Amino acid sequence: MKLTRRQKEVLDFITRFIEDNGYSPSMEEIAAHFGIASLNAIFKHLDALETRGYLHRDANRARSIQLASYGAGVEAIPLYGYVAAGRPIEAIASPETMPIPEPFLPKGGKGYVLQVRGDSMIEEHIRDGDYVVIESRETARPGETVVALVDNENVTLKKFYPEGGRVRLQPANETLEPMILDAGRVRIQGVVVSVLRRYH
Amino acid sequence: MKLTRRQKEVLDFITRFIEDNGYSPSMEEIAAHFGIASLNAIFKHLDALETRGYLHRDANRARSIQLASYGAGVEAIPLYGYVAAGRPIEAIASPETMPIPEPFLPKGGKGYVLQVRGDSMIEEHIRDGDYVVIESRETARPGETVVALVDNENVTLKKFYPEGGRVRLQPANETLEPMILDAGRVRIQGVVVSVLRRYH
DNA sequence: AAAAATCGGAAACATTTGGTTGACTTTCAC
DNA sequence: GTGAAAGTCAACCAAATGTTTCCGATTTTT
Repeated sequence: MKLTRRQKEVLDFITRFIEDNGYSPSMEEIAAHFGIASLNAIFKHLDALETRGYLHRDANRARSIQLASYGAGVEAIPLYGYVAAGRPIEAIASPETMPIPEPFLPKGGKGYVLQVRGDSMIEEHIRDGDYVVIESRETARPGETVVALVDNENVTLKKFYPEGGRVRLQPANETLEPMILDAGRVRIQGVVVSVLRRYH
Repeated sequence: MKLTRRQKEVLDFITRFIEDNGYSPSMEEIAAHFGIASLNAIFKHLDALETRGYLHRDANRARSIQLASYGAGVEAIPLYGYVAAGRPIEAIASPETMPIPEPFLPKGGKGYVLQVRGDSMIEEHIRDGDYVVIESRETARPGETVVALVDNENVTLKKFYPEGGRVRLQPANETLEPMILDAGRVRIQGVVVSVLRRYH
């Protein structure tokens, strides 16, 4: 949050105003509230808040301020390292973090980031080198892409299908075979909630 | 890593201040809190903390300290709307913004976000509903995925191949035909630099 | 003990932020 | 259409804040 005191005050006022009234304040009302005689001062504050991503306006439209639905919400979550088919997570030397925008974060619970090695999920359009955001949890619905720990040894990224007392871990790649294991040998560590890819 | 006692005190103070107030302290406020008369001392502490990776600042910007563990490099860039094969960008009423982590931002120049409609880039592993970050520029290298404006009318997302005086705009989807056009009819608006996908 | 790093003070300087005034434009209800 | 309400914008100024330099004291390391 890199706002100045004044900018945060203005933002707070707008937030409260919209909550109370259901519509956004005019610039004059904002100015009046702060005892400022100048609309331009407010205008520039709104500009600043807009470029920083805290709100949106329609040009020339009266009372068109909307608070950013994404609230510039960002959280830094740990980047643990690589995950590949059939390999343990290679612990990374200095556990970095990566800032992730709110829309791509897990809705509930904690999360972390892994970088994908290999093309085992290629048919799910997850590529070698992609970053996947994982929601930490121990259960998954059939068909979800999970980080699974097998025999307390190997961590893999696969699609999850329970089959009676067994579990099928299915790569999304024709050329790779599914693993079918007793449920007791598989522990789910998390579920993929989003994918981020950088070209070049 | 190896912070001095003082540096840790300063860092702790900043952390608490941001938690309490929602914005970062000015150097004067930090100095006042420690009973120090020198802004330079604070400045150097901040320098030290920054080079050691505990925080980030924008040069010359008031109250621009951000703790590293928070959203380090994140910028809110406009979310213009949808792009599909052969359709103009549907101008969105009030352009929202979406915060994007620095590693996924264009390295040079401005950027914006579009949401992909349709499966025309599916073989590039860009799916219906994915968000693509676009670097605004007017040239592209062969094979890059570009946002192209055809005849000043239609905007499409395609792979770009110049062929003499012509341009081939190639969907990454077997079932779709490439467009081959005189270079004069095609204007490149930007190049895809990253892809973000949210499941569910 | 010497050298290097760190810490603190004071002042000058540069940039950004916050504010004023006033003219202009757009939107919208009548 | 017309006019009021609301938003846009330029020029200009003041205040707040961040940057830098010069200097000396203190602490840590070698």
